[in-house]
Amino acid sequence: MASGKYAKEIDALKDHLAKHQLKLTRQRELILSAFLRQEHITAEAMYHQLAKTDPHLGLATIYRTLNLFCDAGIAQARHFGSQTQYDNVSHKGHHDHLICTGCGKIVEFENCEIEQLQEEVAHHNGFTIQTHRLELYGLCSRCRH
Amino acid sequence: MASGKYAKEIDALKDHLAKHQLKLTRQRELILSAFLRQEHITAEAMYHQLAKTDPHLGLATIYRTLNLFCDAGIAQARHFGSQTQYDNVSHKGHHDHLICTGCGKIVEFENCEIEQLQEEVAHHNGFTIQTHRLELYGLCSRCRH
DNA sequence: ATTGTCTTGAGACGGCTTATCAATTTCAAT
DNA sequence: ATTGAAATTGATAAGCCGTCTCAAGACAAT
Repeated sequence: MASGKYAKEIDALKDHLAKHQLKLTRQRELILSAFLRQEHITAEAMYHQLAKTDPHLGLATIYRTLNLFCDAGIAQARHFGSQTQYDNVSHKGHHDHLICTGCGKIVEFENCEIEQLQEEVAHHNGFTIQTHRLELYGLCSRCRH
Repeated sequence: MASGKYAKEIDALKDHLAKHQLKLTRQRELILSAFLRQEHITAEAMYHQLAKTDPHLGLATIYRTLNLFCDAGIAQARHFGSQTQYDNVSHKGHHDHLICTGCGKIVEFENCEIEQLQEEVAHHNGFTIQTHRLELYGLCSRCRH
């Protein structure tokens, strides 16, 4: 068992590697430790971030490794705009968004009842939720007048 | 004012066109009437569908026109996998999506309780909801095994 | 250290979407 | 109805994102 702040995720990766005859490499450790510091990140952003200290780390390796993390249950891919965001699954405190179509203001909120109902809907349809996205678009009090 | 089944959307388009010095063309009318019959569709799928009756309608025109519909508030783009789904907004608010991250299957659902809670959240923050987007990502019963 | 397997890096490749541009169409003003 | 400026179209080139290829290198078991 690994110890330290990210022990759980490091163990999850090692476990997945062992079960699939994959190897623990310098790059995989490096990318994992960088990834766990983020809430979510794109492959491109991580590429530039790591290029500062490891200029020869290939973009393909970043993609392969982030997809590996998805397989290992450490990350979750989400398509946003034209890019793919890799979400850190261990990060809690999920929040949704209220977006004003007038001034662009964004208010974050969290509602356990809605989350609970989402679970019910998913279960009713035989689904197991991994993540969700809820965005409410409308006018804030200032823009309504 | 247009009359008929899709009067509201046709007026929304004409209104948007008038406000932006854009023109009503044969292609835009054709694509709109085809689009309004769908709940959601990809540009590619619409291209093939319309090619049967209009073989010279270009794919670029489909993309341009569907994006125009998004600007006019008739459609909403949603990214899943490597493709973009264009949702018919006139069905939105009544149909949200359950999306299987394994096989891409999309199940539509509606839940009045969730909608009610959304209204409460919005009101609590001084917002008036115009539209919303709720997507639940997870594994369907088949992909979980 | 040797061996067999897995991984890497660099670039080629492929799918989806947008940009380009000459020809055509729309539409408001004659 | 005709005109003419401006917008639109279709065909295709170009661009972007992500994956695939493959020779060279790294890992782990012996």
